[in-house]
Amino acid sequence: MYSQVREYIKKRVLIADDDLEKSFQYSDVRYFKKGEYILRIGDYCRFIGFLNSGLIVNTVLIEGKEIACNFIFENCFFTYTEGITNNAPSHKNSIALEDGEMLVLDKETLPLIFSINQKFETLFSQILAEEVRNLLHNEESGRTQSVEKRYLQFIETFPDAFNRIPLKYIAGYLGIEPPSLSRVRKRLAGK
Amino acid sequence: MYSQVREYIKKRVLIADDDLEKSFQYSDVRYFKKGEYILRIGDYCRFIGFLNSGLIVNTVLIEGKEIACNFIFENCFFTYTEGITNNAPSHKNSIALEDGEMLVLDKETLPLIFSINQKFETLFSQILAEEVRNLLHNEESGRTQSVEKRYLQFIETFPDAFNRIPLKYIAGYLGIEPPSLSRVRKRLAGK
DNA sequence: ATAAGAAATTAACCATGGTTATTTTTTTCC
DNA sequence: GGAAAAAAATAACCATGGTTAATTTCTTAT
Repeated sequence: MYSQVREYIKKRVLIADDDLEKSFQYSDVRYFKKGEYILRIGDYCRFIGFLNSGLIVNTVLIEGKEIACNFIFENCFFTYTEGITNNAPSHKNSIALEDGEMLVLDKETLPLIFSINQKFETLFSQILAEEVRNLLHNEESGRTQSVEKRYLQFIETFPDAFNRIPLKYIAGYLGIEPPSLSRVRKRLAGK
Repeated sequence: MYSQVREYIKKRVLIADDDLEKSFQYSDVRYFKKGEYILRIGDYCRFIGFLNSGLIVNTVLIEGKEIACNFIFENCFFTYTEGITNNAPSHKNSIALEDGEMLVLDKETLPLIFSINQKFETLFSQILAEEVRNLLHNEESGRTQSVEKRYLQFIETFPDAFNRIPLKYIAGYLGIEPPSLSRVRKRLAGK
């Protein structure tokens, strides 16, 4: 149950085992089913989650269309960052693409966790910084790379995950329509 | 000479006048001419500048084309952030669009300035955070807004500056070609 | 196992914006 | 002030990708 998050944290910061186990006591488990809306636009996200299994897509509404903006894989933390740091309602939907299991920590207990060990706060900052880096990287590649390259890059970055994601989400993520992604795939298949 | 930067800083942090003046002693002035390359791709940026006057465009090379990625106006700090924080060569050109005057601070003296007054470091972080916020905002609007809306937004945000920028740079900034921007402008003129 | 539904592909049509070249306007500089 | 250069607008053509609808393939559930 905790082995994955234990490994995740130990890779990033040095925290005494006791403190780790203590923090786990404040956590809860939540199971979700494929297709379930874990968070809806307008909801207040009250937790920080760690995905033990499953796959989540975040979507935004653009001109009535639901467009994927990122994916969260197992062994990653998951939350609505803007909501955690300044209590804003989500402007994203978070939809489960598979059944899954998630450890959740109520955001109210966060200060408590930080008080157990200062390093938990360091970890938290690290996760935020990682998110910002990803955002900037995506922005950069969205501006400078062709759709074809970005599709290939996507497959390469998530070789095990991309065939678990419906193509319509990948299309939206790349900023194109499903028929257009089909054309790209057809072109690539000919090589 | 220092009145503008003095005002800029005082708006953001509380620093004793003595400390401010002390820091200015480490600065230098640099004048540049319209069309001058202040920084070239591959250069190492060794300074932090404050634009007293003039207008600078940053460009990146995408498939051989020089595309504007942002503009720096008077009364703003100017540097190559990635280079200041981790000593990387610039992957942007910085070109003066007008004659101008810039206060410059060698990046090596930065620790010295910080040692005069801790608040200088706070100011530095603030400027960085502001840059990140702008980047995220641009990324968001680039993904969700039409070219037309973004053009109008650009004019509105920089009403005094947009007619000092050649349209070819604005076109690149919006991700389109000059003829296409012409079409947009024609369409808008009809309203 | 099969029917119903969802996802992906394909096809045909069309609009938008890139490209290139030409003309007009503006700016620069002697 | 006028010639040369640069920038912007315009026009014509074309390619790419959006749209819609039809078809095929794949999933899901009973």
